Amino acid sequence: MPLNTQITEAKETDIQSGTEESVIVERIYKAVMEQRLAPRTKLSEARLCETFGVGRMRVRRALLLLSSQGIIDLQSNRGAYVACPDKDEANDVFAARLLIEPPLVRQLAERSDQIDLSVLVDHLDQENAARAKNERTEVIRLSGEFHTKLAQASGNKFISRVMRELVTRTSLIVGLFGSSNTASCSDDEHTNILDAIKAQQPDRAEELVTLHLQHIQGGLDMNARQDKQDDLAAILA
Amino acid sequence: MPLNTQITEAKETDIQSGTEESVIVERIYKAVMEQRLAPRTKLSEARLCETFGVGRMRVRRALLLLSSQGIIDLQSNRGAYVACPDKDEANDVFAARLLIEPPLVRQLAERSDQIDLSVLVDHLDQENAARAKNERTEVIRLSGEFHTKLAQASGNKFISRVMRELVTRTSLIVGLFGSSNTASCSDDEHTNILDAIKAQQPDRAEELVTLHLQHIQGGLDMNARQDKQDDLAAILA
DNA sequence: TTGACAAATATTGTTAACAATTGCTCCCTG
DNA sequence: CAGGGAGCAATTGTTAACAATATTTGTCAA
Repeated sequence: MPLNTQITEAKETDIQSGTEESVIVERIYKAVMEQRLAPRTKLSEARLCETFGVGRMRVRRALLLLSSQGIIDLQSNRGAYVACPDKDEANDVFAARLLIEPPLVRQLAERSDQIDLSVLVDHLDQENAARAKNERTEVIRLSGEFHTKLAQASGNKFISRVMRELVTRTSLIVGLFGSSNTASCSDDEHTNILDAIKAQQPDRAEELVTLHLQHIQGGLDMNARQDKQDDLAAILA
Repeated sequence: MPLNTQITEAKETDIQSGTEESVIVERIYKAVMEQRLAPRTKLSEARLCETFGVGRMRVRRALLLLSSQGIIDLQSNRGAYVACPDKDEANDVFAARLLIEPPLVRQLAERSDQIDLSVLVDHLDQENAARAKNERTEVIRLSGEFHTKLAQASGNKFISRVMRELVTRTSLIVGLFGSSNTASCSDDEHTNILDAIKAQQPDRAEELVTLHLQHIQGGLDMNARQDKQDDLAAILA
C-alpha cells in the first residue's frame, strides 16, 4: 500500500510541525493529489491518530474539513472514505473549470506586465525536472498544481481556493476514469499557455487553456470504472 | 439585538429538525444573509448550545464548517466571530463574481430552451412580494439568493456551491461598506437579466450581469467603515 | 483619577471514558 | 452447502470532566 507508506513517512518527517490540524489536512490533500490515496480508501480515525501522533479530536476536525472540501466522504457511523466522484460530479468539475479558467487566463494575459510570473516559470522548471527524472507522483501533483498557481498568480485568494479544490477533484477523477497515459499529460501545453500569457495574447491563452482542459477531459473514459459497488450490482443483475 | 431574537426563534420553530448540525449552519447562514448577524458579532459556544438545544460538540462542528466557508472567523482560544471582510477580500469577492457570473449567465442564455427557469420566475415573484410588503430582511436575503439560484439553474453543483459562498460574503461586504440605500438594489436588474436569458440573448445577459455587479460594487464606500478597531486607532492618532 | 498588577471568572481546548452503531465470525438450521 | 441469526469485536458518536487560556473585576499605589 503506497498510501500507508506515505502517511507513515509523514509522521516521521513532520513531527516538529506540531499541533496544527492543518498538517493532517495537507498530508492527505497531497497524497490525493499524487494519486497515492485511491478513491474509496478508508481513513479510520484510530489509524490516522497513530499515524500523525495526535488525539482523536484533531483527526476528526481534519476529516470534517476534508469532507467540506469534497476530498473525503464522511458516512455516518461508518467512517471516512476518500471521495469517489461519479460521472455527474466529474462533468460538473470540468464544466466549472471550463467556465472559470479560460476567463481567468485571459485576464492574466491581459495584464501580464503587471504580474509576477516568476512563480509559474519556476514551476515549469520543476515540472520538467520531475518529468526528466521520471518521478511519477511528483509529475502528477505538479501537473495539477500548475493550474492552482495560475490562479494564485491572479492574486485573488478566493479564486485560488476554488481552483485548488477543482484541481484536487480533477486528480481524483483522472485517477478513476483516466485511461493509461492520461494521468499526466504533456507539459508542452502548460508551457504554451504560459508563453501566451507572457506574450500578452489573451485570445490565444484563453483558447489554449480551453483546448488543454478539453484534452484532459477527452482522455477520460467515463464508462471505464464506475465505482465498485455499482459494478458489482450490475454484474450480479 | 435582532440576531438574538431570530436565533431564539430558530430554537423554537425548528426543534423537530433534530440532531443534524447542518441546522445550526443553515440558521447562522440565513441570519448573515439577512444581515441580522453583524460582522464581528461574537458567537460563544455556550450561547449557541442553549439557543439550539444541542451539545457543545455539535456547535463546535458547525462553527468549524462555517469558518471553512469564510462566514465566521475562528480565533484560537478566543472564540468565533462573524467574519469581517476587509477591503482586499471585498475586492477579491467582486473580482471573482465578475469573472464567474458573466460567463455563467451567458451559458444559461445560450441554452435557456433546455433549462427549467420556473424556479427563477417564482423567485422574482417572491422578491417582488417581499419588496411590496417592505420586509427588509427578506428582500435582502432574496436579493442575494437570486444569484445563487441562477447558478443552481445551470445544474452544476460545484458552481452552485461557489456562488452560494460568494453571495454570502457579498452580503457581509454590503453590510460593512454599503452606504444607505445600496443594501438591496432594485430588482429591475434581476428581472432584466432573467428576461435576457429567456430571450436567448447571451451578449445582453452577460452585459447586464456585469453592469449589475459593477452597480453593486459601485454603491459601496470602501473607506466607509473599516473594522472598528482600526477606526478607533485612526481616530485617536 | 489613572495605571498597573493580581485574583476571580468565564470561555475555549483537550482528554478520556462511555454509549451506540456497524461489520464480522461462528454456529446453527434447513 | 447456502442462508440466517446471535454474539462478539471494532469503529464511530457523544458526553462530561478537566486543563489551559482570555477576559473581567477588584485592589492598591502613584
